[in-house]
Amino acid sequence: MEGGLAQKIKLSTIADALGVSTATVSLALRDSPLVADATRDRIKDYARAIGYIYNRRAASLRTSRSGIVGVVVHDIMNPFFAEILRSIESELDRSGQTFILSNHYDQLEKQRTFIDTLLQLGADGVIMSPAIGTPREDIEMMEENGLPVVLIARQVEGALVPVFRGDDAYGIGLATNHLISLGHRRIAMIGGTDQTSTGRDRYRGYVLAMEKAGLEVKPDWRVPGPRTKQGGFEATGQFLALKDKPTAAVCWNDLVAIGLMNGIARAGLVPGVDISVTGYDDLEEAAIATPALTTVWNGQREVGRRAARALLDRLGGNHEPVTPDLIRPELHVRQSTGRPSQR
Amino acid sequence: MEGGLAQKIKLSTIADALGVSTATVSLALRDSPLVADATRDRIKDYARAIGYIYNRRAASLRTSRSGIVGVVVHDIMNPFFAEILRSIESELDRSGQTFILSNHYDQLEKQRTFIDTLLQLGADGVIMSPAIGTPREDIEMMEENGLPVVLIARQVEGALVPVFRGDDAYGIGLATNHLISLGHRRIAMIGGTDQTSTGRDRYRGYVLAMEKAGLEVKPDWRVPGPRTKQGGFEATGQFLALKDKPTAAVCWNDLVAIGLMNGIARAGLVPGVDISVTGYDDLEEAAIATPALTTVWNGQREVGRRAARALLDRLGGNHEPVTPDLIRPELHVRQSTGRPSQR
DNA sequence: CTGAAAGCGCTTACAG
DNA sequence: CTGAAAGCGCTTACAG
Repeated sequence: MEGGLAQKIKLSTIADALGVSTATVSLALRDSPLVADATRDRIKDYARAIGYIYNRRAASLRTSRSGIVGVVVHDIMNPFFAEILRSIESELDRSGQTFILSNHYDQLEKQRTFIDTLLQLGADGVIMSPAIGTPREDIEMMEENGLPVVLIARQVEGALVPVFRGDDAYGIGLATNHLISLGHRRIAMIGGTDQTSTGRDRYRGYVLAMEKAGLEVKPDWRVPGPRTKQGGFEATGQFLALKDKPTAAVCWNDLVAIGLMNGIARAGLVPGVDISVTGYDDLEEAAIATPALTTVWNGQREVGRRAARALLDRLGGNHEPVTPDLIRPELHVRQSTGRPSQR
Repeated sequence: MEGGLAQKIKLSTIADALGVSTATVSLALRDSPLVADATRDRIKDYARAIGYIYNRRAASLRTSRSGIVGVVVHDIMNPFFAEILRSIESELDRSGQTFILSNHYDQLEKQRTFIDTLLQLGADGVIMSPAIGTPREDIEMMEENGLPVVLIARQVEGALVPVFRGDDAYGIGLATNHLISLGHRRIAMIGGTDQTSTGRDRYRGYVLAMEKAGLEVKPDWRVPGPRTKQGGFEATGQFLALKDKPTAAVCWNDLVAIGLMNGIARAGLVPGVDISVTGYDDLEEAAIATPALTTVWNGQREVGRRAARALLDRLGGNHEPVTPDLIRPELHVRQSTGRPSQR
């Protein structure tokens, strides 16, 4: 029953002990129907008894299948990605694939280093939220080297690979229209960047909704940059000092919204009463924030699930046409939004 | 410059093209001083030009070094672990090791599956926060199979491997004493479990501090279980309904504390004024919570850094004696604690 | 249903 | 400073 490091146990150890060939052992351990039941059981029992450990590197060298899938995101400390990862994980788990994770922190070089590692390990595929500035050529290089790619959250212009993300322009429109319908006329947009497709789409959606309602869009009312709680918190001063005092803020995401609400509360105002705030993503946290956050459900679970399935499909040899499947967001109204107050 | 999948490029492709042996190419690519400078440059340039990809599986099969380190935690969605991971990542990065991550969600079976995978991949080592109920034998099995283990956050009774964690009894004592010194006499403890060494240590520390101050410790005043924001939030009702109405709560961690503060605010009370609350960990978030959270710094960065270094040391062949290095926590006083109010 | 043998792409003594 | 050859531990045609 002991593992023991004394003599490395390999297929041939078992073959020799049982008087069969390594081919038979190999097939038996993988439950091949080519092996007689009795032989198979005898082999598996013995292997277990002496603590045999399958050497995947050797197998993978021979089969050129590694059972490894790479996952690359901006930052796992961001709960948005953490929720996506969780659902990727549960899909991958049941397929027996191991996944390797890396944060690129939007540094192209870090992303490239990791992609290199994946190629060297012979990874079977990769799911990635590409770093800002990822060129189409990087994606093509991976595909050419036999590493199938599935993108999440962000697009790479011109890359012909599946992308799973929410319909950002539509989603931010839901939040903006909600505020407009409550009577808000001066609405700011806090956070986000124009450097990503997501950032551009959300800003566009906000502008579109404002214009459709015949409302003025002041460039000042956009405070770009913040993407974290800390960022939202720190943007409070700038927001409260805006000319014409907006009565509401459409935030880049839930983190920024929660940070901003904290900042607003510190300034002695009541978020949801004095100032309305919307988030984006509907993180688990949104529902228990104070006040509970009105936000846009962005389908993280769905994004992760579909991306993982799409990749597994490709690994299974399925070469379906690429459907650029936009997930339709939903507005979840809670307590952080209300009619505009006089201030 | 094209990568191309046409003909798989390997060492011998380069050797043939340049009229040298694969041994020379192998050595040159790894900057061996055995190869003449001119030869090395010629080889490296050519390799780059034709888009050669190093096959780590083959190398690893030969050298039995994989360059892979496993990291196993309870849940990466927990910011406590995310902060530890970040510092592990930065240490490992500079050593050129790739890391594979897995959550065990305190399920022993999931942890075992992952450990199996690491053994099969020939991982060089593993850093783990062991799942509840991990027996000493599991750790020993890994070590016997050549997989060095370093533990973080939790201990495994009887396992002779390095453990990096904070001094929990001491840390919770800091929080408890702080409340006592503010004049609190009825102090509850919210969250945590007796099933882990950490859980037992923190409860013990709380009890000890209370007794030292001559205060009564009512079993009722312990609300075990919660470990997340959601959990803290949901425990609010039970906490507010406690007999003899405690004026303060020592929480299991920052997440529970923030959830509880949200719940208290929803109930119309002001955390930090009507009821004092302390956290544990000092997550980045603690400072921007409303009110800013008084908490105990638990040295996440430090835990990650030291664990990674200890593992790398062991990989480097260093067999130093095991120092059970407890990190000394520090109290960070903010706005969530104050003198007891009459209620 | 089972076995003998080649080969996946590296690295490492060993010669020269 | 460089080359020829063995071997890491599997799997896969190919025979029988």
